[in-house]
Amino acid sequence: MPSQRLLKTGHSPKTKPRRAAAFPPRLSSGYLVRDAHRAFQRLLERRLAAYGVTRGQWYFLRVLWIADGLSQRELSARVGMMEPTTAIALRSMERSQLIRRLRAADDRRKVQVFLTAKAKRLRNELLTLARGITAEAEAGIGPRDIATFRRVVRRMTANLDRIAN
Amino acid sequence: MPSQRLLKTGHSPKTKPRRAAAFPPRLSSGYLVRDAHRAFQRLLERRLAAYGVTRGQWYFLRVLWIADGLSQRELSARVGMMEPTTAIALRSMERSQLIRRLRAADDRRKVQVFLTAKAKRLRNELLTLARGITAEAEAGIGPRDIATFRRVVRRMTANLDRIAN
DNA sequence: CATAGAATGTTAGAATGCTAAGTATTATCG
DNA sequence: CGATAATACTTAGCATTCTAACATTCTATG
Repeated sequence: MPSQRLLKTGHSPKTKPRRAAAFPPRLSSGYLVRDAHRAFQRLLERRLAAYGVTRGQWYFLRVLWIADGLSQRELSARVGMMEPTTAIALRSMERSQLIRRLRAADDRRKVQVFLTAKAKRLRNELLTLARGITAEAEAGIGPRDIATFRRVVRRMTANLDRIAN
Repeated sequence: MPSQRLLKTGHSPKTKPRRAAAFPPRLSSGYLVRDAHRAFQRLLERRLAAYGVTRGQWYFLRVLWIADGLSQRELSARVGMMEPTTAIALRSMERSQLIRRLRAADDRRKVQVFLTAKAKRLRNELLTLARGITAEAEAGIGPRDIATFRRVVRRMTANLDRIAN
């Protein structure tokens, strides 16, 4: 019969921390980032739903609003996703009449992605929506702290990306 | 034939920003958080793979190492995931011989989750691994900045969680 | 020109996470 | 005590994301 140690966070002042002590999630930057990410996601998804747009589609819309007509490879790079992910997202966008895909005439390997009028019409409203979420997330936090936060997050991402394994 | 504006980041100094201007990702906290999250994930997954543990299993191991014998509902709450997600992760953990599930004698609706010896043996090594990732992510960042970062992320998460829609 | 290799996309299969709708067990209340 | 509620979990179905392996098209080299 296994012992049950419920509701103990492993805070034992007398015992000196072992080599691999509890390492509670609250002290892990990765955990904090994960939590924040899911909070952003949830809100974004819920609000986008009113427009019939999914979060996966949103990332691509955002890039296409700036640079219409990109190839799928270029899109993948800009959005920061692998190509199969892009293929899946674009298929759903085609079904939802947000984009059209045309093989490039000069290089028939390439597929160029173009926004439909419908997608173009969504632009202002959805960008406003996104800015609203950012504003709500940052509410009550001083601009200096926001700046520090951004610098630190970028540095963490760069640190992690630099590591091969 | 649609116009192609490739490689333009929409920086037009003469035009004053419209109501919903480009809002480039670099200025969006949500985007930065997403990027960091995926960098953490990728590295964690790659390192856990050497132990035959997936990232989804990791979150639950981490909680169970502190509080063995929890019910699935309690586990879901602690890990911060929905119950179906928990059910799926636990099924895979059972298959991998990391846990056993036993119906609670006092309340036969509940399923209690217990770590196997194998899972217990992994504890120190995997916690060390996780701390290594945190350390690498935080490399070269001052402790004051780390502290600010944590405070800001937590506040953002709280801000977003508070919003219903 | 033919063929090897590079570039572009796709399919297949797995893992993670969600919501909505089910089943089974226990608790409550008339 | 028996119908109804609430609780605990599962199943089903979708979306997102990855890696690995494939097909197609172009380029370069002999």
